[in-house]
Amino acid sequence: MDVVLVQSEFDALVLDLLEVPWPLRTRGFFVPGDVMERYEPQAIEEKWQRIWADERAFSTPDPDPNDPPDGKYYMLEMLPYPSGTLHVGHVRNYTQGDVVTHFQRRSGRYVLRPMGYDSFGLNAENAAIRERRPPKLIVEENIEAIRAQMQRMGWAIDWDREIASHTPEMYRWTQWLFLKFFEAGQAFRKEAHVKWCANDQTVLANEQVIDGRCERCGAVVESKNLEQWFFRYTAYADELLDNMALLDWPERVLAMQRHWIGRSEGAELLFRIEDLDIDIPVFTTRPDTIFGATFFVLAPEHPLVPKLVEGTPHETEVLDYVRRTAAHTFVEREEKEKDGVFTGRFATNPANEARIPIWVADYVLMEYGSGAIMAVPAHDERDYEFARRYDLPVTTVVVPAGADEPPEQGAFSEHTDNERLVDSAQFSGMPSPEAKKAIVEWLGQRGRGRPAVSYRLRDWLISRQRYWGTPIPVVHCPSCGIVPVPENDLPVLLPEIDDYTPKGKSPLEAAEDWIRVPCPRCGEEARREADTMDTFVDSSWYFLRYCDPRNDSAPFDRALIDYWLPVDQYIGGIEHAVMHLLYARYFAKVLNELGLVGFREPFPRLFNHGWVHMGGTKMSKTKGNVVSPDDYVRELGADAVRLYILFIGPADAEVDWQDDGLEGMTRFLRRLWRVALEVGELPDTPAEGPLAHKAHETIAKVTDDTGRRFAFNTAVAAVMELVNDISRDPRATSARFAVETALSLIQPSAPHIAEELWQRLGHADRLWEAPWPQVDPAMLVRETFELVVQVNGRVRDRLQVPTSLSEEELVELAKESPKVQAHLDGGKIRQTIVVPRKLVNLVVG
RNA sequence: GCCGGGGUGGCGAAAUUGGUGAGACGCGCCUGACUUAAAAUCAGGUGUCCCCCCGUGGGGCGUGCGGGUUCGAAUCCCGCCCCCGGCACCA
Repeated sequence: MDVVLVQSEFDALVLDLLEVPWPLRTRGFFVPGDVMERYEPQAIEEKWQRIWADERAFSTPDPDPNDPPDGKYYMLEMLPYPSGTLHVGHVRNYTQGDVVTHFQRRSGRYVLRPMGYDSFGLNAENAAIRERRPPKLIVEENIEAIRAQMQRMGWAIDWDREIASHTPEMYRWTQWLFLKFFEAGQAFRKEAHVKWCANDQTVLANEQVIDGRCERCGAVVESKNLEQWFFRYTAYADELLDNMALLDWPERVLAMQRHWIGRSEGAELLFRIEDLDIDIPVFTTRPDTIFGATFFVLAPEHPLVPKLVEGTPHETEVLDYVRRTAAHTFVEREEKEKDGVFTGRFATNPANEARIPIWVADYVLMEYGSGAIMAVPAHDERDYEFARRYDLPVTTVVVPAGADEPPEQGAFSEHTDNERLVDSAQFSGMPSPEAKKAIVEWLGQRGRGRPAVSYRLRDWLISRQRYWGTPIPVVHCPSCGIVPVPENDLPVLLPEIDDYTPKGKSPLEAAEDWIRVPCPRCGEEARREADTMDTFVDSSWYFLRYCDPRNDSAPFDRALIDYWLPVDQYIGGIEHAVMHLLYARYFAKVLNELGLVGFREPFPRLFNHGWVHMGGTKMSKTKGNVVSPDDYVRELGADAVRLYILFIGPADAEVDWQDDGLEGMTRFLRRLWRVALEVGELPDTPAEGPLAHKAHETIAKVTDDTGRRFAFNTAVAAVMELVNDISRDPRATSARFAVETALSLIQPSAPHIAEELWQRLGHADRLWEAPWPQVDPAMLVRETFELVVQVNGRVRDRLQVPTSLSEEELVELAKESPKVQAHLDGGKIRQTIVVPRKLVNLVVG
């Protein structure tokens, strides 16, 4: 015993004689007449973690395929990126998942709760460059450390299913899936403008561009034209949008995806170029304003621009303008004042045959629509500003209901559906929405237009000119062109190289021994594709591999997928709202069409845990403001840290990390420890009395908070309340029952102490395998309740009354109360409102 | 600007379909017990203002601001202010 407990003056005397120094004479856990063992989280936690590991307590063997799937529960959390170790933000994410895992297991479900590592990617590669060590070494060290942290947290993970995307066993199947996508026409090559960071000498993914700047170094991003690999996910734009109705997801995530897809309905209209006999299509959402189109604008990158000005006096000026625009970065182009240049050409407005000038201007983007617009300055802000700048005509063709003129200067672009057309030939007077359809139909009959839909969504660019990723398994052959690597030759192993520094092309280009291969088709000397895949490809299917992680003849067995998928609960951060979640949804649809899976939406239920902030911004390695859980765990134990991270606030709300509340969790655990050991000496009593009632109320509350509401903070608070009640009178009837209930309910949140005390109370079974406690509805019914009596909505008295009373009796009792009488003031009761089991409100007039 | 989410004590928060006494639970703080002392632990108190026969008393006000609906509003409606997040030349 390393701590001496003082319990009497006699003991004090003995301690004095033994010359025990004062600091050791704690009275901390003093219990009259006994010496109680102190709560030592480190010892307890180590003990149970060893047992869980030895018994593979949370491993989930493959199910019997004949089992009906009703009882399964696939609990999935977004896997960590092993660029460092876990911080308290991760702890929050996985502790929430852990609570759900325990709850579902103990509620009788067959739960799959796996873990893995998103171990390819830029962060590890940059660390490799910085530290001059291979990325493989770095991520594998980190994985070791993260696994140790996870085990030290006591999370109920199936360690038999651990995967990491950088292992050949894993990326072999990422490559295999790529080949399937290629065969299906879903993977294809095209030339595209991509985002390029001159400082890092590398292409950036869209998600690595924040406000037009490189996320890491802050350099302004440029545009570069490269031939790249894409996945054709724009083909699924409508389904990705429409299926959102089926998803039980946070509204903000759905909103972000909706916006990202950016479906807008309108029309494609054809404008004829005078003298050249060319038609140029424009996309517009406002075909009703076509009579107000007073000029026509092409994006500087529009392929027809050179042809329009070829050999004309405007050629030099226009091409010069195009060149100058190209030199601008995205940011500069967006921030600069919009300008343009006249091409000398004219287009014909298909509605009124008007001859309108064609301009080239940088406010029109090649990426959206057709890269050309009809400009209607009267009804579009940007067109209006441009018209003002270059003194181009503004013709009003839409006015508000009951007016002849737009209300004010500038562009009138209200969309209240009450607007009417003016000066628009036979469409004048027609309401705007109607006119949209009528005009498109009218132009359609003359072959000058048709309804059209435009999307913001672009195809997914998956090539990366980087080393640390899954090699794209194709070969470039001078005779055969692009040749996929035969399935039997997979994996295409990522070779070890010395120099990872980005040079504007993949570092793999320099691995001559690796890159030179005979063409699989003709045998001639060919070169491997040197680009690797975006790591979002890995994370688009990792959760399928968990179902069958050691399969070496296929990515996974369909029967196992059919059993486990779709995921019952996905938990992760909001930062993946668009990219990862949209990509994974796309993958599911393609895999479904390939016959590999039987579903089209992988994650019917999504929960976003809130970020943990530190110093005003969210905690992340990149920001350098991480707080490690390690010291806290070492000092206070994993249970205290787990409880605190759950208790700190609503699970989906952002919270600031401050550790001053942690102490309270330790106090609670010590109190729990004390009452449990004290109660352990009591005989089992029948569940009755106030404590038993309170215990059942707590079961109801914690069950609902955990299973339905994900309100882990109030679930913990409810158990605290119960333990507080017990500690007020630990010898009360049913105290033992109440303690056992508290242990059972806190087990998902603080599994170590719960297990230890459960055992110490004499239970031979394992609490983590024990059925979730059931509410006895009879125990929720109280014999009396506190009746609130109001007069005119103000509380005037509270009465303890039997639950059995009728409404009439309640009203009678209320009227008899002297306090109520005083406020009735002899007035006549006009109305009585009775809320059963709660209140009576007397309305006097 | 558009979209999404918020605004409750000194602090983190709770109040689940409008049902009451707002502020559970925890932190902090205050008082007391224990101690030579401190820590720890335990017990009690802690929105705010006022009144008195100072008590297990009575009352007013209070959930960003201003209105409204209702017997009753933190919760619903209208108008505003502020904060956070996402998107933003999207034709």
